[in-house]
Amino acid sequence: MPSPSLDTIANLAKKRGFVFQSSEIYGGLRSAYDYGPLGVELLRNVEAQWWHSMVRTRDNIVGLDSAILQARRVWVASGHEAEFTDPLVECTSCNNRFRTDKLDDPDQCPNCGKRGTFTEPRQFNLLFTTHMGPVEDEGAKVYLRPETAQGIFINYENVRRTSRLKLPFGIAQIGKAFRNEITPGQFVFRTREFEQMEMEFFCHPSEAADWYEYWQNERLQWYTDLGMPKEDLRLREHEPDELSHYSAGTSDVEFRFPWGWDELEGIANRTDFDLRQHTEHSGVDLRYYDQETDERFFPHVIEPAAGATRTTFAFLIAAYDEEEVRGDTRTVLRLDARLAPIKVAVLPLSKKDELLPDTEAVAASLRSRWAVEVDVTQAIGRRYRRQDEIGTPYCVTIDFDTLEDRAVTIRDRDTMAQDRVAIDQVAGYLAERLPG
RNA sequence: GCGGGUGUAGCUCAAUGGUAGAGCUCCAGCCUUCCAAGCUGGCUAUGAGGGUUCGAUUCCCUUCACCCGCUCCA
Repeated sequence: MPSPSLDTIANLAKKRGFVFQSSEIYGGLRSAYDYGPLGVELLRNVEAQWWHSMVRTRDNIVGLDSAILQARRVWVASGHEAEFTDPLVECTSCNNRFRTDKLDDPDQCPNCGKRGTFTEPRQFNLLFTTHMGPVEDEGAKVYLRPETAQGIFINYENVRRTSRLKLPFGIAQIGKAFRNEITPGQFVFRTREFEQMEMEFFCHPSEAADWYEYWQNERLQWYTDLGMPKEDLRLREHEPDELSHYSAGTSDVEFRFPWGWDELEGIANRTDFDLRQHTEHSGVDLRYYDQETDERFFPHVIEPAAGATRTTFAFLIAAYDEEEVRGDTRTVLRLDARLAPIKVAVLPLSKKDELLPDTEAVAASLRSRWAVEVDVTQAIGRRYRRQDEIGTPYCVTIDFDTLEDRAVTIRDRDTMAQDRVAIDQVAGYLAERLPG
């Protein structure tokens, strides 16, 4: 199955209520998207799987949910206030844009070679600015966090002390981050408000290289375990000149998007940069004391940082499939059942009143365990296709025989095969097949 | 932000300086109906604001959004 086009996925997402343009009734707001009923289920499921894999199933990683608003000095210490502001000039001849500090000759355009065509340098500040309190003066200025990571570093000592964890250990966080990207785009891929899933893994400096290796493999496997095809994923090591200001090595997990390979997650070796910076700026000693070796040192940090929203988007693309069925095209999202927004649809064969009590009863009995949808309108075949299109793994159909034999038909999304199952066996049948 | 392109029902596409149409979708009804069947009926649109004009969806201006490039990252 070749990768579907960006339009195909974006249209499905809008049509079925996964993603809407933000502020649509007012003409829309650039680069902001709202997640509809199915989209929020899918996004939450992706995040739940990440949390399960990173926190719940490990004894040395704990969670955190830090504030979006943090002291401005956090961003001075982290380097963001300095590094996230680029002076840019534009060539008025060829319309290309350049960082002033990276030009060989500040008067010559490296693209078209012309001289004297640059605009005045302009500051591009990627940090979102707002004000704390009702008076908007400089002293009240704060930033919306551009990454969740710093919330972890500034709580490092709080978490270490209260959780009594010893190295190596990690702190994980899922949450919103904000960046005034110069160019947002590709639907929800690059937005100015986005959701991150980050984990900072603290270890002894001598073990950093091994853990860097370890997390690259762990993270790559997480995607394939959830059904993303291996051939659409790869690890790409950054060149030295593309490393962030904090990184001694970064490897990206990339996915084959409709427009080409692009980043889902960066696994970075942040060394002791952050803890050292915060120690210097705050005056609080964030070194780790190892009683066994009587050693005091700054732990090194390996950071797998994933974009939750773009990862959700990637799962949607990877799951998309079309197949010919009796001269008609069946669109089906082959999502892993753990990610599917709706797990079970309960469908009466017809809208006739006599089928509705059993429909409601079966749906009610399943609802406490799974996301269940009931659909009574239009032909049964059409309703199966609707469920296929949103990735529902199973459809339970109540027909006229049900009234006599107290059994229903359960239909599988991927094979379209059907099983006849007694009503009191339905929950057990589904429990065997719906993991997590 | 700069350059280029595009904005008509939920979707795809018509038409017009003078009553905006269709197909699909959706909703309701008929049909004891297992993979988008059929029949009947129904809802819904000129992105927003201003200007020219007797009259603007059409012409002009502004704005907003989207697409392609430049650039940045999760």
